[in-house]
Amino acid sequence: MGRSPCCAKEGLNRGAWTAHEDKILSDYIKLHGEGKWRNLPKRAGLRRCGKSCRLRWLNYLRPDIKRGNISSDEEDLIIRLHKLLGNRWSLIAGRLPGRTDNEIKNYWNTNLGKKVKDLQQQNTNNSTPKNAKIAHKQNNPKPMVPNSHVVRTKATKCSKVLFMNSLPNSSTMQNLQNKVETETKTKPSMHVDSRDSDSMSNNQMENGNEFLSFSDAKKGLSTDLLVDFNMGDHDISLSELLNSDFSTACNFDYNELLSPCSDQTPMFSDEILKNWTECSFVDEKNVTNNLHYFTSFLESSEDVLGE
DNA sequence: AACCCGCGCAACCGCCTTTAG
DNA sequence: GCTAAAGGCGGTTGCGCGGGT
Repeated sequence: MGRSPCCAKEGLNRGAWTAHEDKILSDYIKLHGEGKWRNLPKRAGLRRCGKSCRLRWLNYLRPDIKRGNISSDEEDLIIRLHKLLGNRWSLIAGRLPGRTDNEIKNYWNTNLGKKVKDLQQQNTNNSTPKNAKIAHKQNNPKPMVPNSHVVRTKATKCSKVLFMNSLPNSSTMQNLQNKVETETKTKPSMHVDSRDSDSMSNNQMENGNEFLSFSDAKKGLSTDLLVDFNMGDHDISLSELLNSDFSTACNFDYNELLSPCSDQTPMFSDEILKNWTECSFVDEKNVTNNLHYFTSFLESSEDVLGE
């Protein structure tokens, strides 16, 4: 049957948004809230398609957006989540504070996709399946993002992501993590990452939208993984989280959570996936439970999907 | 200085899912 | 239960910018 276009295209502005349009849109949304996108342009006095307004707000104008400089931790998480979830950018974005699905998708397409492809190619070329994998895990506490073969041709973009010349060895990682721990204790609301703080938008800084201050006020719950794990005595850096042996540390057998598929490769149950991706971590009990889910996913994905 | 090329990213497009009547 | 509208999502496009020649 075919859907009718979301709005008449005649007489509508297209392409890049002007500062004036941005102001109109954000003022309107601050006043009336999100939603009713189709009617919004008319009510706000914008000559834009409703979808376009929604996209502009979600991907650019929203106050909790964090721009630029995807940290190595975030990058690592994206890779792992992508391995787990595939191109479900909104789900991946849901676990990265202040990041939009569009941004992650773009970042993947321009950087990580190639990187991972290179890595896979390397693995297939010079590895014997199991031993190589074990050795890799032991020698590389931070498994993903190898020596970055991706050459950033644009010098101006180099500041956005910290690429190490080589993988950090375990002692380097330990030092780094110690530093992270120290810093998170002195600045409990801040998460240490490799970004140059100068590159954060002034607006964000002024609004106090630091890396860890994001929260979904509207829903009244946090969707921020890093916030979720940064809680009181349970402070934990993402690096640690990603590198630790959770099943051991938590005395938790994640295999119990996997759908039994007899002798086949275990598959993730949809229920777990749903639980985890929608988890709110609103109380400590939930945090513990969902941490289990999360760690199970990441650990399992290494084994199940990483072949 | 001018042109070409590649990259990054914002924005668009069209399909799918959810919601409301 | 059905249908259309609205919202959401992932894939793709195209523009602007900077580096290289």
